[in-house]
Order: sequence, then C-alpha cells, then structure tokens
Amino acid sequence: MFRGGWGQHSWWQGKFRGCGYRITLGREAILDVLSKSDKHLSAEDIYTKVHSKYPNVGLTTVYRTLDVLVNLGLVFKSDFGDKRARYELAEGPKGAHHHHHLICTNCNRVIDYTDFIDEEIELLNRTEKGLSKKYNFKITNHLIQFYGLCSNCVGK
Amino acid sequence: MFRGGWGQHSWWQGKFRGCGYRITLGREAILDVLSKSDKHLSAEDIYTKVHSKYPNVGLTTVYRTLDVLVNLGLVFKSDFGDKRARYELAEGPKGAHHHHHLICTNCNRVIDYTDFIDEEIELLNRTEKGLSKKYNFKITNHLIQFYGLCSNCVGK
DNA sequence: GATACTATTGATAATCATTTTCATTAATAC
DNA sequence: GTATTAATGAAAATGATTATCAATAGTATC
Ligand SMILES: [Mn+2]
Ligand SMILES: [Mn+2]
Ligand SMILES: [Zn+2]
Ligand SMILES: [Zn+2]
Repeated sequence: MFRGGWGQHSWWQGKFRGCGYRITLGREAILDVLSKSDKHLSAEDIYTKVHSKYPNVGLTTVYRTLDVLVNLGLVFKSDFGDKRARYELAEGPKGAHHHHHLICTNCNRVIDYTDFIDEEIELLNRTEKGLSKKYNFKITNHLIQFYGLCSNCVGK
Repeated sequence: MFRGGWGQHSWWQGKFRGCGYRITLGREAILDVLSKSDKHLSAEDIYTKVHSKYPNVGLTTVYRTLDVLVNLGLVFKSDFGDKRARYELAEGPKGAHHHHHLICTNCNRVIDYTDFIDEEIELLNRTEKGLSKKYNFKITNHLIQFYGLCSNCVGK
C-alpha cells in the first residue's frame, strides 16, 4: 500500500516499534500533523486535519494515538484553561524541546519560550534541591506557566 | 433567621457585599467549609460537607458560588490532573496566601509550600522581567508545580 | 504471496464533571 | 411591610473523553 510522502523510516518509528506498537496509516498521519504544526492542537484540531486527507481515520483513533504518544514521551499534553486538552510534539528529529508557556488571559494566545530556560534551569535545580530535602520529595518534572496580557491585548 | 455560628461580619463579607453580591446561607456555609479545610477540595467534596449541615443547599449553588469566589480572587481553582477542579481559599482573614505545589504522581498527594527559597523568588523576578521585555507581555500571575514522588511513595 | 495471530480501528453508546434553563424563593433597599 | 431582582434547586443539556465490540489490517512466519 502506498504511504504518503514520509519516507521509509521517520525519526519516531524506531521508538514506536521498539515499544511493540505497530505503525499504521492513522498514526503516521497524526504524527505528521503534529510535526508540521507549531501550535497547541486539540484532539479535534488534529482529527480535522487528518480527516481531510484520510477520511477513514476517526476521532477515537486520534485520542488513542495521542494517549500512546504522551505515554511514550513523544508528545506533551497541556491544559490551558479552555476545556480541552492541548497537544504538541515534545521531541522532534532534533531531540528534546522542553519549554515553558506564556498564556494571555484575554485572547488565550499561548507563547512558547525557551530563551530563559538556561538561567531558569540553574535556579530551578537549586529550588528543586531545596524542596527535595525539606519535603523528602523526589522531583521528576515541573510545570511553569506565566499568565498575563500578550502584546496584542496589553494596550486594551 | 438564625445564622449558625459565624458572627455578624466574617472577613470576606465586606469584599463580597462591595461587589454587589448578596450574603446567603449557602454562600456562608461554602466559605465556612473552605475556611476550615487545608485540603484541595472538589466541588462535590464541598457539596457533601455543606449538604450534611444544610440539606437544602444544592450542588449547583456550590458551583455557582465557587465561580463567584474565583472571580473575586478569594478562591484558587486548580487542576491536578484528576478530572475534577480543585478549590482552596486564596486569601484568609490574615491576608493573601500565595503558594506553589508539589504533586505526587503516584498517590496524587498535593503539598502546598510557601516557604519559597530566596532563589526561587529571585528566579521569578528575573524571568518575569526578561520575558516581559522580550515578548512585550504583561505578566500578572504564575503557576508553578513540581511533579514527582512524595515521601510515602519515594521508597516504592 | 498466503496464513495465523492479535493489535488496532471506527461507529456507537456511555461517562461524568460542569452548565443551562426556568419557575420559585429569599436578600436587600425603600 | 412591599417591591425589586439576585439567588436558588431540580432537572435537563452539554461536551470532551472513554468504553464496547465486531470488523479490519500489521506483522511474523512459512
Ligand atoms: Mn508549548
Ligand atoms: Mn494549594
Ligand atoms: Zn492576548
Ligand atoms: Zn505519593
């Protein structure tokens, strides 16, 4: 069967196969949509895009695939306060891609930033160390989001 | 009508009245439950407690009151990954009470911490300043959560 | 390529926290 | 007290996400 224009071995397929998952057309399409977007997509956003090209891929499969991808650590699932979960690639061909978010409370725009990560990480490490000791809590991850008004909304 | 043991003027009633809201028995009961708990309660948790004392207060009123309280800034609404929203007092008789969270990914325990390390505050100030300038984004609030294993779960 | 095994899928129904609706009740101003 | 209208409860609606289950399609083996 012909398989779109993704080439024989996409960067993610190794990890995927290694965990015993099968490579299917729907899964390829979903990862393709995620790879080509820099937005924070909802399951339905993804479904709409995939479905326009492959009308036989259903919303259920999108949810199920996203779940797998999140568990594999290939995708991040976030909650920005609208009622739906948002998904974005956590790791691309180039590797990991940790970042934090600026969220506009007026227009709901979400900005990724990685600029200050280095400086932040340094201080985060110290903070995490202090907290770990004080509360005997083994920190494995963090969520940092700043809320406010984006450049479009700050002038009211 | 007799009104429980809350005294004539609870600390929150001024703010409440000032915004044009009426003081009702249900609202008093809900705020009383929140005041007396140091947990992160769901709407239904609150409903259950209120309802045992005032069986004529409904779940809808709990949701509506919490919504008002969140908008007034008297209550914080959080999402810890179980599917329900969690509520806690943001401001008590003693004043504001900003804190961050440690969340156990194993048992879902949530630990508040307010004893910010100096470095953490320093980090936030510098980051916020840098981000504001770079993205022309007016930061008004932040959400910081650390995920990991609590003292009960760290030993597996 | 054909076969067997079983993971994956789509259509549908179910779940469940939260919202809406709307007629009734009660807090507040006068 | 009376009038005004915010607040309420019961019930139905909503909407994102999950569960069900028979049909389909990947994959390993021949
Ligand atoms: Mn992002
Ligand atoms: Mn808290
Ligand atoms: Zn904005
Ligand atoms: Zn724990």
